[in-house]
Amino acid sequence: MNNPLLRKLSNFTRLSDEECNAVNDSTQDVREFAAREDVISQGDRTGGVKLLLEGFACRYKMLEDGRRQIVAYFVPGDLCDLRVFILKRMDHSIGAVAASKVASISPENILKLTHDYPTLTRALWWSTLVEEAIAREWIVNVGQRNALERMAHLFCELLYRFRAVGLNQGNSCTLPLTQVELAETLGLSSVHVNRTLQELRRQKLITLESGTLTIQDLDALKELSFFNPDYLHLDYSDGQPRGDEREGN
Amino acid sequence: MNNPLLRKLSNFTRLSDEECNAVNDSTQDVREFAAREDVISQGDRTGGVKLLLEGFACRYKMLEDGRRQIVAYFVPGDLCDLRVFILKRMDHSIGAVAASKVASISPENILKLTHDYPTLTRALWWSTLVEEAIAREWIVNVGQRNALERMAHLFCELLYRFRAVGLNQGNSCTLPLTQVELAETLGLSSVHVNRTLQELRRQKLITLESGTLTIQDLDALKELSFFNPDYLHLDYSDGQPRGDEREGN
DNA sequence: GAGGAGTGCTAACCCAGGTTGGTGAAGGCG
DNA sequence: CGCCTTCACCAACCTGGGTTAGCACTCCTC
Repeated sequence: MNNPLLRKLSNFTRLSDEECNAVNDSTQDVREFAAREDVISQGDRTGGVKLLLEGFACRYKMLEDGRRQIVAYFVPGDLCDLRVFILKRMDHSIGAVAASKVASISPENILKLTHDYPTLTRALWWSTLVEEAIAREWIVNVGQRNALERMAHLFCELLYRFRAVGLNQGNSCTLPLTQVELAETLGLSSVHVNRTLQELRRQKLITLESGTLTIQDLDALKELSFFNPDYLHLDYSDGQPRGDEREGN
Repeated sequence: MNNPLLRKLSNFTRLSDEECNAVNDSTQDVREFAAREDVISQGDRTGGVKLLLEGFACRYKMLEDGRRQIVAYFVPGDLCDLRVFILKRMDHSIGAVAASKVASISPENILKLTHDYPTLTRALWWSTLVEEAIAREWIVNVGQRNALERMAHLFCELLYRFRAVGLNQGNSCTLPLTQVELAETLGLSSVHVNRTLQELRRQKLITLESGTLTIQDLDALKELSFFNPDYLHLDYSDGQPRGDEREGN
């Protein structure tokens, strides 16, 4: 099971070989994107559903005066909204943060998959419901938490999500974000992101260097940020996800 | 067409009489809620999909230390996520802000409706995609805009949404929110909400008294808050929605 | 009709985080 | 090779918004 989408869905349900094959067959149309390249731009006509296979990407919106807010991250296995093609135009952009491989699934294939395989369909809906839950938690994050809590919460979430697709190495994961991008995610200035990072390092909670995040004290980080993984709806979300089983990919 | 859901969906597509009847038949199980009463509480088992028929409600999350963030508002015609029943437990609460009437649609009825009526199904997906788009815009709102812009943006959005279900009176609408609730929505303190409201009033942009919001200068409010209605995906979103045609409900 | 709760509103003070303007180190490139 | 860009990091200063602590009004309710 090298398809990260299947790996992710396995957190919700067990899929048959036939369903796995159907998914693999639908994700053959793959394109590569360089770091900082847009996968889809705001205003584009909506097309197929995108699936991130490798790399790291984000959803973002720009204000007219140039301010940018990142509203979601995509880790491998993440789909952009299953039914976007119902809308006429994208109201936001999707951009590769690191070099990425993205599969495009046509509306027809989505409709066929969801028509033919009810279990798979439930699993796909689960993944979009989780995506919505994450968006709500991000509102809480920027609305209620201070800088330190916000950043700690984001790091906890990302570790859990990388674990869910087996892309963690223990409490470490690849996180190729600049401090400016972190700032645009957390609604802070890049200067303050720097200050906050230093504080997290000073408290020996994390290290973040050359694109690798290591959480040195997950429990403390969770406590500090009021992190409760329920919103990720991982069936094993009991605080000790199984990601630890398979370190080093 | 007194069902606000049908009124809302008519912004996306034209539904047949049969489809309208099917919707009306499915929304017979109605319960009333008092202001400030929870419709669903965090941790509850997920049940049927809820449809707000009358009143005003919100989705909110609490942090362990008591901080509360409102992450969405429901105006009549809004559904809570079409497929919640796929998840096991609610990761947030839904509460009535004003006295409200809420219909509950069973998972079976949802599956039946979406199975039998493709046009209706598309319309329902449209409404959930819009809801997600609103959540993303709220992240931008708290992440990038300052207090004045934030509040102005919220008021613009609410006017557009009330218009979409015909519940505006020109540029006025019923908005039974306390300043504390506004604060919990915008990620501000109630004191600063008060200051910000006064500033908007001083600039002759809005009035808000005894539960009624009146936007005195919509264009200025939109410009101030960088409001772009595209994310609401109303087909007539050309800046002058048709809500004006039918004033006084 | 007195007490209490909820709400709008205000003033005074304060601090978290923004802003501006840097430095230095690492990498890409002509 | 020097030049340019990008990024992490830092210091000084400033401000938007938080905090605390009130007052006034309305609406309950006993």
